[in-house]
Amino acid sequence: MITLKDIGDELGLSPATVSRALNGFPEVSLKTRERVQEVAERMGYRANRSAQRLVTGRSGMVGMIVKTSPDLRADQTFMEVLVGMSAALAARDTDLVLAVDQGHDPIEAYRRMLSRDMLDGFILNAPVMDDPRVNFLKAEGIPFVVHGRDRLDADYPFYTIDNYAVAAESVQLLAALGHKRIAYLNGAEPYSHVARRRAGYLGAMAAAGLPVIDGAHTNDAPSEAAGYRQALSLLAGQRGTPPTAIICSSTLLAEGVMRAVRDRGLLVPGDLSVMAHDDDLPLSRAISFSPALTVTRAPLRDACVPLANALVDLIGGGNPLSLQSLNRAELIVRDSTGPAPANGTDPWP
Amino acid sequence: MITLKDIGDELGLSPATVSRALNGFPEVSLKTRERVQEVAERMGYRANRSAQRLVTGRSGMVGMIVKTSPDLRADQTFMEVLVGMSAALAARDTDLVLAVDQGHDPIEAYRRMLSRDMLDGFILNAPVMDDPRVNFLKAEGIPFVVHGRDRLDADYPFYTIDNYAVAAESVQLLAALGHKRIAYLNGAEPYSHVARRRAGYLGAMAAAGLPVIDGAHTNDAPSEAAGYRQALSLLAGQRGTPPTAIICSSTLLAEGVMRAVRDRGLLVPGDLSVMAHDDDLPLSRAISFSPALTVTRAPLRDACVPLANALVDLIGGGNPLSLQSLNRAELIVRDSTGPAPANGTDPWP
DNA sequence: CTGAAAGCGCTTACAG
DNA sequence: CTGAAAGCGCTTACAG
Repeated sequence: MITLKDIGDELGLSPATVSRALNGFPEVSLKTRERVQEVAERMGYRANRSAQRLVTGRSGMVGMIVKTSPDLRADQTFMEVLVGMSAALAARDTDLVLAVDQGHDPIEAYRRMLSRDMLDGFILNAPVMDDPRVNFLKAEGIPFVVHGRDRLDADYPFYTIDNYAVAAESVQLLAALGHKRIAYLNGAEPYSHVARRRAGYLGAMAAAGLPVIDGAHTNDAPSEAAGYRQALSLLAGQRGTPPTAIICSSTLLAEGVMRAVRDRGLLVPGDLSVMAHDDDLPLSRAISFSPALTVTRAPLRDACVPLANALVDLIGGGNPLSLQSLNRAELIVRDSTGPAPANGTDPWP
Repeated sequence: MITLKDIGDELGLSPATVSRALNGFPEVSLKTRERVQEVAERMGYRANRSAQRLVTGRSGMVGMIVKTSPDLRADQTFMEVLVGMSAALAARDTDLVLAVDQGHDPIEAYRRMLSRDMLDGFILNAPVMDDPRVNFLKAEGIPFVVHGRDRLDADYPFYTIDNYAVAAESVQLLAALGHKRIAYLNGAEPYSHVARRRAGYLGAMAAAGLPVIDGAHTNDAPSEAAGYRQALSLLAGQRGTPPTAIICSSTLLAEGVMRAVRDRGLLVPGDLSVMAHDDDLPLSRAISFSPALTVTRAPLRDACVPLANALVDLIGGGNPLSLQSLNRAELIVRDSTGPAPANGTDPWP
């Protein structure tokens, strides 16, 4: 293994100067820096992280806790985030350590992990409203970042999309097409993004003077089957007059909705407009729907690099408030949304 | 943070003795060891891994490469292995570092990872026959263990089940029930476990004097949809006289087979016996099938601890051959298998 | 059985 | 702008 000393010997410099040159200290002369970089490159130098960590007093490791859930979609989203996160952290010389949450107490897993590993910080995902993990880590003074946002006045670094706008813009698009009966199939209630989308739906419906469709959310995890079941129930009029448009909080739900529509012999968008929020997961491609799905789109993987950087910066002493990121999802109009069916041609029995 | 010196000061011992006591060196007196352990416990001592790694010259990190695949089952099995592996390695003070394989050249990802991270070894999974990654790592002299076995004369540490026996015993069970037309729905061809199961199927069928059913494997990744499609094709007689029994290489395939059977108005096991190999993944529970599924069962997660230990032992200088583990799957007979339908009462049109 | 010493590779005040 | 020195916390020959 090549060390700073090896490079220094090659150039007649001390390890200290080589270290400073490689780490971009301003006091090193340009020509020295260039010579050092050239030799380091040529000799294939890679800093010994253990040594760096020992001297800086940081472990170079951050933790993330996997909630074991029998829900496939969770696995999909988790895989996506995991792989992206792990690459983004590697780019900042940081390792990602995983642990499993066995259920029950949500902060127990964090306690255990802290007492076992030396961790510089945590990444949280899928926060619920006023998340107890957030409260715990704040109280302990452990650095963390959140994928999502558990309260509107968050004072920690986060990366999230504007979930209120996601729902509200969907409603506005459909209302502009003349739809009056718009249903929203949401995810499981405790999650804060679900609550925000619900708020966005309610807000936009109220603003448009439209009636909220009861049961416009579900406590199931989003899945094709849940979408199918919910859509059948809506289309059968079990929750009042059937909607002319359904917004889904995920493309998985939309798949089920599409199947229900087909099974009832209806057409999209002629009889029913369907749209969804699209996390752009590899498995459920909105563009390959037939008809192609209108969506609000925000690739989940986009969160990884910003989150990794925010956490490493926070650990390095960055200001939490300047590491917050609230993003807008794209609105992509495709073929699954259209004008509301004319009054009086109600296709439902 | 508590250090060896802190403990030593407390007891009037040198850090060296404390280190030896904690690490189980035989020359430390029993009473000293006990006092040290008691104080270390009380003070909440945790060794600084960076320091340990620096002095031992090991990074304490092992690598694993995720093949990105649009296939859900891969995600499921991967999640299962990942989470288990990560816990099992943690118990040996080792971190798991992930990287993503972008496709094309299978060893490129390993090259990149080796040049970027300082890794003590690798865990490989899902080997293909004569796997190029195995050849590469052997040539480079990098320690690795394999979940599975890419060749019968493997000289590296591995953990695998006897996949030949998995298939052969399934055939034997069904043959003993009088079945003569037994089909095998296998996974994608390149994988070595698939090839071994195919060999087991062929061997047992030949031994029983039964005709192999053509197309008894599929190149698709195992999925409910693939099982459905394959079963329909078999039951429709598109591959000769329909089978009276179908063995599936995964419970996912079996789900599809069951659906196909229902759609054709047939009964399990009256008209068709169905069995599968069961990795015991959380999502596809053989016991909840209706009727409950007869399986060969070998929980995927059982591999994690042995594999983690084998790798850490190998890195520590263990003998590869003594770290190999070939295991037998359980045979669990439930309600989806029964006597072959009597001749002449062929239920198929 | 225990201790003093050296050293792993790096960073960073402190001098110059 | 550069170097010599100290030190991060641990392990392990080497002495006793």
